[in-house]
Amino acid sequence: MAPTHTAPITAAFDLLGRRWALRVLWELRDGPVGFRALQERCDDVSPTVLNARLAELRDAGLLWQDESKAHQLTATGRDLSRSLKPLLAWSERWAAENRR
Amino acid sequence: MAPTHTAPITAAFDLLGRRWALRVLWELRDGPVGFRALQERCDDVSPTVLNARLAELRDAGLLWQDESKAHQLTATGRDLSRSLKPLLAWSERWAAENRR
DNA sequence: CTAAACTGCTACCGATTCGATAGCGCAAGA
DNA sequence: TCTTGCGCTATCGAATCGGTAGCAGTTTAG
Repeated sequence: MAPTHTAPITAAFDLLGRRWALRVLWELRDGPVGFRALQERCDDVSPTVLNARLAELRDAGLLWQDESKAHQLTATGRDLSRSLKPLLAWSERWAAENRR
Repeated sequence: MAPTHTAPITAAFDLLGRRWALRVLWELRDGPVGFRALQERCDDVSPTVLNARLAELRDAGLLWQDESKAHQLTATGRDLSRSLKPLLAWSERWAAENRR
């Protein structure tokens, strides 16, 4: 039988496999951040791209804007950023390995 | 004090936040796969991009090619693909939530 | 032995995305 | 009022991506 829907994980990879997508989620993990502050945290990514990523992630239901325009994670977004934690541990092992 | 090195996680995000990078790692999780088969598994991604990603991931020490030219994960790569597992669980919750 | 079929991969090129910069409209503070 | 800071859009050249064609080498079928 042919699949009528793609596996969820491939949709996730498609969304997250864009420049700055993972980083944005990561930088929002500790609470709301304004546009310009977020831009700085993301190595001064251009506002064009940042805004594009924010819109996509918002459409995906991972984040939203409060009254003061600050960007922050939804429950689903927080859930995702939590499931990104093992990646942090891995990256540190990886870096340690590449230091020599 | 100014940081003399970027946090490892941002380097990881930079590497993995490129099209097909996460997907390639994912598709290799169960063992070696040849070039054309890998291409098919990745929704027929163009050979140009696939080869670029493979080279980058190879340079990063996440995968290698055996004598028969098949691509497969290194120990570090397998470690990474394991730390991606929570993402699978999350994506399923996410999909379930978006189904209505 | 020959030829078809398949493999990994490169070349090419138009389409899309990214990145850097400038600056607008608005709100708060001096 | 004048400045300062904010969120964000516009613009445009540069880099990346995506689709197609095809080459060189190996394997398979007859």
